[in-house]
This record gives sequence, structure tokens and C-alpha cells, in this order.
Amino acid sequence: MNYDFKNIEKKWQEKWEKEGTFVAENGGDKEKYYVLVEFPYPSGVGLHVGHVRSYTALDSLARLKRAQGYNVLFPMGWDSFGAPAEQYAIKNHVYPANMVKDCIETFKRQIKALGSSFDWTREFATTDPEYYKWTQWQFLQFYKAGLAYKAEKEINWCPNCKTGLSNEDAAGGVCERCGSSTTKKLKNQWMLKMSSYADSLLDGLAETEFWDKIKIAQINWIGKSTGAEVNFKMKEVEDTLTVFTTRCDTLFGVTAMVLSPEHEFLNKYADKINNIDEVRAYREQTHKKSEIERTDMTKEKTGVKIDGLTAINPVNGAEIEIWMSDYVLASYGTGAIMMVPAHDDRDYAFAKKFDIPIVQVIAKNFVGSGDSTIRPDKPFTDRQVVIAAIAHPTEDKYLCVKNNKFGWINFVMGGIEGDENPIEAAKREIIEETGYTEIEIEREMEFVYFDNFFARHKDVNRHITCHTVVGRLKNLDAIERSEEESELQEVMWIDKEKLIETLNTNAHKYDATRALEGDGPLTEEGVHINSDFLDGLGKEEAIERMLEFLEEKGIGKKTTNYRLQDWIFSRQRFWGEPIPMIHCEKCGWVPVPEEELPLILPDVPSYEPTDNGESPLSTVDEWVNTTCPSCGNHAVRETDTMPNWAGSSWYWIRYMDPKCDTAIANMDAMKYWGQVDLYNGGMEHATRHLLYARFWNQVLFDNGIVPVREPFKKRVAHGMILGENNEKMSKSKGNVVNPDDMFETYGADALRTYEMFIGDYTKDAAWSENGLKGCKKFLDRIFRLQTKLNDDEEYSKELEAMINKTIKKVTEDIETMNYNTAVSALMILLNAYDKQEKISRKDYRTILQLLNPIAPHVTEELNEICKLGVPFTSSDWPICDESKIVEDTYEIGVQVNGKLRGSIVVSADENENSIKEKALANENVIKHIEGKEIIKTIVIPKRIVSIVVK
RNA sequence: GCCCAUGUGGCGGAAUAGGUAGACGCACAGGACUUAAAAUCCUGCGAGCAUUAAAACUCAUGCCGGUUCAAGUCCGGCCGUGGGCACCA
Repeated sequence: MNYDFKNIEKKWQEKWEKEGTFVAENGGDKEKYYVLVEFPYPSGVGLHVGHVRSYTALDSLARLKRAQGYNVLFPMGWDSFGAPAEQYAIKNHVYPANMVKDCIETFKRQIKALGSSFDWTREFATTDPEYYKWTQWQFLQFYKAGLAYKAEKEINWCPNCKTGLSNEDAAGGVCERCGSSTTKKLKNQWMLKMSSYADSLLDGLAETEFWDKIKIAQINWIGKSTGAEVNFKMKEVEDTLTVFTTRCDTLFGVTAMVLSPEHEFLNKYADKINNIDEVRAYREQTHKKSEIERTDMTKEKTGVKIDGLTAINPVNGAEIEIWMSDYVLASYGTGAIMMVPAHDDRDYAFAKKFDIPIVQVIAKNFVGSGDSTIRPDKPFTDRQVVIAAIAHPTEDKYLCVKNNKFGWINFVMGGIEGDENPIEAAKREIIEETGYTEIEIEREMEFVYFDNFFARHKDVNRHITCHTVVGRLKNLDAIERSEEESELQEVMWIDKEKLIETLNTNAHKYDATRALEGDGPLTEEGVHINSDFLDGLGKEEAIERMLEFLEEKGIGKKTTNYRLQDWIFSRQRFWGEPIPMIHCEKCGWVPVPEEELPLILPDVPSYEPTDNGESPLSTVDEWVNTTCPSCGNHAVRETDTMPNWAGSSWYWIRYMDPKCDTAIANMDAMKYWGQVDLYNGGMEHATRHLLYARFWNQVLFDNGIVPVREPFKKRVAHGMILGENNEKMSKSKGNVVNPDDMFETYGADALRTYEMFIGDYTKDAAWSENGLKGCKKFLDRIFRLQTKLNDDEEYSKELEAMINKTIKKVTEDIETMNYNTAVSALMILLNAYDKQEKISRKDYRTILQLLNPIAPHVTEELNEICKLGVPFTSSDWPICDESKIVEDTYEIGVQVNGKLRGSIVVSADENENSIKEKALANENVIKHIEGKEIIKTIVIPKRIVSIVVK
């Protein structure tokens, strides 16, 4: 006996629609609950099974909340501006509005077939003039608040789409829309001052309950970093070059300045630059490169020395050369950096390539421990020491000596005497300590380091400055060592692989690592050297001290920089909201008067992006030409349109009062609904849509337009539904599943149940039609349960505890979005029902009601045909009776020495001794404790008994 | 490179606070019903050892080590996969 899901589902959907079952009222006695799922882009391909997952999940929650007595707002609408409709228009030469209408119809039919409890009376599309009127109005409020401005800026440009992109849309140098590599282009663009909200967006996160990973993504995107601006005087001109640095403590190590190719000095002082042609050529070259090429970190550094300009280091008056390179970004900090090659990877690579001096200002500082811990009661001595990492002439081994008294194994080391250099000292020490004479020193390592320890053999504390040399023996020719030396230490060859573990101190291990891996910048922490008043200080202290110095001398100040930049708000596209601004020769930019909104998007002869980089709207003369609202003279309209993100930056507000024609929404309505309680959307929107929407809302709040600062209380993200082959569904891979086919074959309830059961809601999951079949089978079994009904109106005794447990589990699981275990709990309950001869009417009604949020149609139908009660849409949610789920006996395991050896049945009120006795009496447990001494017995009530024997 | 996830049977995945690992489902195998198939129902199902059968035993949550009476869960170190950011000074 299978059920006729097609007619049942249709019947209930029509009933809900006709009766307005899910229409939400603004106001009333009930507590409000606002559930929002991101509205879809209605594309031509129709609903994706991924939509089904999130819509069903939030629908289940909405249904549960209603049954729990909340006034639930669960709306749906359409984000219908954007690329696909425009592509369609370009291809077919038709105005996109009709196509959008068709797509919306398809989507709506499919979403309705899913049986979602959306309040359709609040539906709208972002392309509705009544809606975008208010999008435009809000833009004007941004403008009036000084938060929208037009500026000539280097922007991200997609050569394929022929439009500018925001930084968010061009992340990683790739166009979000088409995947082409973007370039930079100088263009006049409308910008929104999002950067001035950077701190506010950061702080606001604390008020939300977003998932940590979403918060982290936003924090990273905003990219706050604290440091200092430092002004370098110029030698040739009366000007200062300002740089941003997070490490002002390394100022004594600055050996060059690097300007970004776009830096203003290159134009400003063109006449002072002797190689200006070379400079310009480099800049040209940079501009031709795509963003990806330019930021490829594996490529070699390039750059040009600016001949004719020199900077003065403010801390020591040193003259510093100035370079330009594309590794310095114009868009971050001041577009110029101070170069500290000794302690920065990029600067190091640049300095090595162009032979720029390297000055070490930080040294690693090792401190001995254990036997070599500094002893305050002993004197301190300073020494210059050389350490020699010497390789075997033919094998992969290194020369070491073992101290016979203490057992230490180290490289050959010794003090540098008189005016010896480290290399001479190393040779002398090697001969003395090992007798080997044919020594070839290859190089001295770039950086020195400190080691501090108590030297037991000399009974003093030592602070040594270590110079490291690397070399190899030419052959094993050796002289006889002194008797004293032979007694003191033994010569050893240590395998390269064993070196690190064998060497005695961290300092020697550090030497070995450097000797083996080669030179590189020292980016780890240490203490300052060669830095005058900073010498001996650690990082934090030195930064603080330097900041004081800079501020005192007026040559720098503490500042903060953000990765987040202003929002590039112009698009040279057709299918978007026209930006309601007019340009007048005399008055400049003048807003379109508010009473003239909406500024309707006109039809154009061609929808294609133009080759000159202007919006297609610029070709409609009668629309472009207008009069200035301010002076009445001839003026022209802005022809750029808004980005796709504009319409989605306030849509949740409109749902609160979608028909309002005097404001974006009535204030009372906005106050009533307040924040969105739960907002669900894809992880891909965690940094873009979500950041834009929060920014937009904060601006509205600051201007008194909305009553809450943070629009969303909690943000969650669903995982993707992948194809059966575990890859993203796509036409080209042939793994797309069409929800319509699933409705047809298995029904909406089965599809809903399956997608809730498929796995962790927050993780990606691969589609499996067999899994769907299994869920259909589950619903069939639920349906067949009706044949077991008796006339009882109370729970069956045998099932009562389990039913109450399931009520608890399902309620909690839906509230916490653990849908898969909710379905599983219902399956377990069904299995229990099936083992019964008969079930009561209340048994049946409860399992149906618990399943109702997930499979609403079949459960309502069964409830009706079996006359079990009023529809679930007007019933209260069942409450778990805790007193019924207390079990009187339970089974627990018994472990012996941590291994499970048996299990015993105990009653709930049994005391510890009795449980212990039972455990010790267990046959198999006896086998394992026989003849052994029981050391202790641990009884954890309701969990386990653990016996330890010897 | 940095940040965030994540790693459990043939598969999707369970396992509230460290407490009987593998719930539930799929697939598979055997059986019942049937002329037969489908559907349905019953049984089994991590690996090994063993086997007449069962019990028992050993090993198992990416790898190595640690804490603990007890580790999928906690700590340290690796490895793999996925995602985000990335010449951000």
C-alpha cells in the first residue's frame, strides 16, 4: 500500500494557499521570530536541489517555531538584477524583464511544489520599480551623508565583461562573474565609503551570534593592522616620503625605500629623476600585467632604481636609495614601504636580486636551561665566538666534538681572539680541536645570534655573540692533537640527518639548520642590535619605544590600516539599478530629486557592454540628456548602474513592510520585527553580501532610517549538494539532479526528508538516489502504520518513554539544525512502532506531528484521514514529559584494565556497592580478575564500571 | 606561506560533558511470501583469529607520541583532503 503523494501534496498546498495559513501579521501578542533564507537569483535553469536543502531546513524550523507559538516571518523574493538575465538579453536582443518574469514563475512553481511555508503576500523582486525606487533613494541618503562619492581610481577591470568590479568581486585577481583575470584601469567611479566603517563592522561582530568561521572570514577581509606612519625627508627636494610599517622598531635596518609604480612622486618629481624613461616603461609594463601575474608570489622580483631621489633615514640620518617595484601595492598603506631586507622575506629577495645592502637589527637570543641556566650569583662575560659547520670531504657528515667530561656534542667552536675575523678564528680552532688541516671555509652566515648560558666548565655566565661559518674539509689530512685536547674532547662525524637531534644546544641546532638550509631573512623574534637606543630590547618593547621617539620628534605616528577598501559601486552594465545622479557643467553632481524616483531603467538598442568602457545606457541620448535639477540648464545623467549587491543589501527590511510607499518600510514594522533571528545562506557570501549588508544597515541606522544597528542576529551556512560523483553539479559534468523529476517520482515529502537526512547540514553532501528511495520507503512505512491503529487515545505503555525521548530529541535537533539525527530518531521510533501489534491514536498522531515540519503533506493527510485531531498547522508542538523518560533499569559496561569485559543490568536507584558486586560477579569479568589484586574500582553511575587489577 | 575546517565500515553518516565506537539509512548477502518478478517482511553485515556452533580473544576512528582507570573525543608533533586569504609592508 503506497500513498498517492501527488494528489496529497497538491491538495495541501492549495489549502494552505487558499487559507493563507502562513501569512504573518505585523504585531500581535505572540513573540516574533524572523527566519530568513537568502533569496535566489531566478536563473533560467530553475531550482537546484541545493535550494531544496536550505529552504526545507528553514521551513522545518519556521513550522516548528509557529507550532511553539511564535509569530514567524518567513518570506521569499527574487534577486533578479544581474548577469544571467543580461546574458540572455544580449543573446536574444530582448529586454530582460520578460525573461526575469518567466524565470520567477518557474522558481515559484517549484518552490511551491516543495510545500515551503513562505508568506507569499510579501514577495517582491529587486527589479520591481517599486522596490528599486527605494534602493535608489537609499543611495541618495548615502550621498547626502557624504558616504557616496565619485572618484578617479585605479579599479579592478574585467576585460571580458568590460566592467569595473569591487575588490570583493575581484578577489584573487579573478572576475567573480566570468573567471577571467582582471587588470587595473583608471576610471571615474561611484564609491561608497565602506572603509570608514571598518572598525564599526569589526566591533559589530561582537553583538552577533554568527558562526566563528564566518566572523573570522569577515575579520580577515577587513584586515585591520596596527603600525606606524614614518616620514622620511628627501635629500634633493623639500618633501617627505611617508611609509606605513607594522615594524617601526626595525628602522635602523632600513636600507632602501620602495615605491609602488603608481606612487605620486614618480610624476611629481619626474624632472629630478634621471632615468625617468626607464621608470615610465616599468610602470607601463606593470599596467599591462593582469592582477594574477602581478601578484604571483613565485615569480622573481622586478624593479627599477630611482636615480636622482634619495631619502634620509630619520633615526640615524643615513642616505637611503629609492626603488620602485610592483610588489608594493598602491592601494594599501601609503603606497610606499621602507625596506628592511634582513627581516622580511620580500625585501630580502629584492635586496639579493639588486645587491642592496642588508643590515641586521634583530638577533636570535638563546637562553640556556637545565644545567646551563644563568646563575645570578656568578659573573657575566661577553665573548665573540665562531661556530664552524664543517662537512666531511666525501660523505654526508658533519664534524663535531664530544666533550668527554659532560658528554655534550657540538660543532667546533671557539672564541675570536684579538683582531682575527671569524673565518681565521674558525680555521685555528678546527686545527686545535680536531687536528684537521685542509679546511675550506665557504662562507660566513649572514646573521649573528646570541647565546646566554652558565658555562659550567668555566664557572661563569656567558653572553656570547655567535658568528657561524660553513665549510668543508678538502681531505682528511691531520696533525696530532695536543694531549690536553685529546683528553678534553673526542672528534666525531655525525650524519646529516642525525645532526639536529644530536647537537647539544638550541643554538647549535639553529646553526645546523641554517648551515643545511642556507641563508634567508631572519623573520623570527629576537632582540635588537645595531639599533642605538633599542639595543637589547624585544619586539613589543622596541616598537613602543620607537613610537615614542617618532612622535616626540614629529616624524611619525601610530596608525591603523585596513585591507578593506571603499566599495566600488559603479558597473558599466545595463541590467542594474540606474544610479540617480545628474552631472551639470555648472553645478557638478546633483542628485535626482527624490520625488522623481524611481528613475526607470530604459530600454536600449544594445545590451552589450561597450568597447569604450561606458555603460550601454550612455547610448540612449534622450535618457542621458536632461536638465539640471538645480539650475535648469542642460545636464547629463550618470549612465553607470549599481552592482548586483545593492538590491540584496536591504531586502530583509522590505519584507517587514513590502507595500510601503512612503519609506523603505514603516518604522513600526521595522521596530516590531527588529533583527533577523536566523539568516541562512551560502558560505560564499560570508565576506561579500554579508559585509555589504551589514555596512548598508549600519549606515541606515546611523542616519535614523532603521532601528537596529546589526541586521542579523545569527548567520548560518548550509553545505552544498554535490553530484553523485562527489563533484559540484554542472551541466557539463552531467550530474545535475532536477527537483521536478524528484517531485514526480518520489514526491516533495520524500525529497525534503532525504535532504534533511543526507548528512550534517553545514557540510557538503553527495547526492544519492538510493538514499532518496530509502526515505521514500520510510514515508511509505509511516503511511502503512494506519493499519495498526486501535482506539486508544493515550500513549501505549510500551512506547511512552520512547515517544517522549523522541519529542525531546526532534525538538532540539530541529532547533539546532541537526536535521539528520532528527530524521534518524523518527526512524528509530517507527521501528519501535512496527514491532508493536497495535498502536494508539495518540502514538500515531505524535509521530506524525514530529515528522510534520520535515514532511508536512503526508503527515497532515494521515492526521486528517485517521481523524486524529486538528491540522498540525494549528496545533501546539508536543512537549516532552521528562518524568516518563526516566528508565528504571539500564545496562552498563564493565571494564577491566581499560578493556570492556562484560556488561551488567542495574536499576536506577541501585547503590554503588551493589553495582560493584554485580560487576565482580560477571562471568567474563571474573575470568579477567581471577588471581589478581584489585587496586581500585570506579563506578560512574549510568555509564560504566572500571576495575583496575594487578 | 597564513587562517579556518576536516579525516570513523563498501558508502552517507551517529556517538550530549572523556565512559559499552559504528546509531539510522544505503549497498550487499541469505531466507520468507510469489508460478515468477517487483513490493513487503525476517536475518546477517568493521577486520582478524577461530569454527560444528557459540562464547572468548586480538586489532580497529589518518600517522607518531603523551595525559587518564578509561581517548574518535583532551594535549604535543606529523601527514592527507577541502575551503578562505595572500607580495597587506
